[in-house]
Amino acid sequence: MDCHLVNAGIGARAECGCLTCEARLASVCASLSPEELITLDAMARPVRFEPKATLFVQGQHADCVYNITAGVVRLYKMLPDGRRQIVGFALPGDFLGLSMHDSFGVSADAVDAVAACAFPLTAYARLVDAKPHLLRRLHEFATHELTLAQEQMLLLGRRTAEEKLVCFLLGMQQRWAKVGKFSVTVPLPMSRQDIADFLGLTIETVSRTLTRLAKDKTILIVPDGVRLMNVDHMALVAAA
Amino acid sequence: MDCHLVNAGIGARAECGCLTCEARLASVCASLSPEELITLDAMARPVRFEPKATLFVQGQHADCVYNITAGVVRLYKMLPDGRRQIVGFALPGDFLGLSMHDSFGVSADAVDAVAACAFPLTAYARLVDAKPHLLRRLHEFATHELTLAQEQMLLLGRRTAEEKLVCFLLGMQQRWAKVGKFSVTVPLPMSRQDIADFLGLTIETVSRTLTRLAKDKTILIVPDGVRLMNVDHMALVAAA
DNA sequence: CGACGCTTTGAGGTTACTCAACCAGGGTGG
DNA sequence: CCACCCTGGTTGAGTAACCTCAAAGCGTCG
Repeated sequence: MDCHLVNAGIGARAECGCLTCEARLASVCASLSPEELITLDAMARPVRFEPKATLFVQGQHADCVYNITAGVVRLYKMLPDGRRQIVGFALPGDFLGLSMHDSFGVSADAVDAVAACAFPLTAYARLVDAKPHLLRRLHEFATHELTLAQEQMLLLGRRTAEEKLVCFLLGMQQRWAKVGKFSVTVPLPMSRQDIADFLGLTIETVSRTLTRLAKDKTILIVPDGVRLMNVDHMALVAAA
Repeated sequence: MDCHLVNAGIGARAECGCLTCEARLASVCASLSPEELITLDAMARPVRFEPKATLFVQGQHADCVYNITAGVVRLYKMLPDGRRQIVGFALPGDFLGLSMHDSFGVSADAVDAVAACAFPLTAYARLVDAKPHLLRRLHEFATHELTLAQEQMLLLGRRTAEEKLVCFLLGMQQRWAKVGKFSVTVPLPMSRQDIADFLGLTIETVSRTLTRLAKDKTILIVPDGVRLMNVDHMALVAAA
């Protein structure tokens, strides 16, 4: 449950100086002044997670909020019979713990090696109360998340398997671009099963659809990613 | 586009005195003091919409935010080829225009006769800047919306048609309860097509599944609604 | 080398979709 | 008053997209 405490490497402290944080500009912290960053830095606890390590589980009491600084996190909900829906992948700069209730609404675990800043909820709440512009920024993030969620609902409810995959790949490319990692080769650190559970498909359908897209020369499948060979055609499919 | 201006009845003013607003306690306005309510009242413009009238469309410049005081609104996204996904139904007390960008992220139109308070965006933004606790309340609403959206993603991606309907009916019952309208007979002012577009199904599947539930004596279909005859069984299906 | 985890491929089945007809209620107009 | 239509809902038959089950590749690691 609190394995993140165990995972918190002592030596990680230096890397997470808020002033030099790579993820800062893409995160909520971008709204803070240098002196505010110093107070933030004092309460930030750098944590690291191994691939597949649990950050938190749904229903768990929320004692911390997290700011991802490196790696990818999957956020998901589960049904008692094992069906899983991934509601989002968190990338560097993303903020976890928005729900503001005293317990997490989703579960989260690391897809690959993840680094994050953990803020104790009490100190964090005090800071938010004192800094309206931070709250404002947080609210902007929340509404952005909501917009993404609505887009995902459209995808889950009304799109075909091929459209789902194409939208997913283009979406991931855009999201990597936002954290300064634009490339025609989209990194996909998550498994096929993760992709399936994000798109409301089975692993077999994901695999088949990707190979079909590869046969069409729309994409090229590479280790841990996909190279987009025909972005125009993909954009057309995504728009339709 | 701005038909809401046309629809704004002159006589509606009296009904929307913020101090006597029926929807207030369930809305963002619950966080305001009496004197703040008076300043709010001064900037609120009461508007009414006929069934099927448009409140706003996706991409339109957002000049107002809305607080629903009566009736039901559907919020949806469309694909160019006509496929529609309803991302939510707004009930009295719900707040529309959270997105905070200068344009709406979804379209909205009235399901039945709707009354709302419209706040000009500029005055509204000023008020939010001046009242951090209002922003806080707004943020709580946004995160609550996000939680609902994530639950809906689970439903859209991983549930069967029957589960979708059962969850929908139980969810509507709960939501009506929150605005003080709890009843074992759930009002469904929206059409079967609306329900289908909300649950990621076709109208035929919705109709068939509802009649099957009625044959099972799980529900009883009544005009403009459904009576829940076996809530325990429904809760079991929804949990599974 | 063999075991394991993950992915891909194949064959067959099922759920939900498509297309089409039918039904019921509520106007409307002859 | 009743035929007519129009909208929204239900029902039926056939289909297709996607799922399920099963087996075979294919790197990685002990």
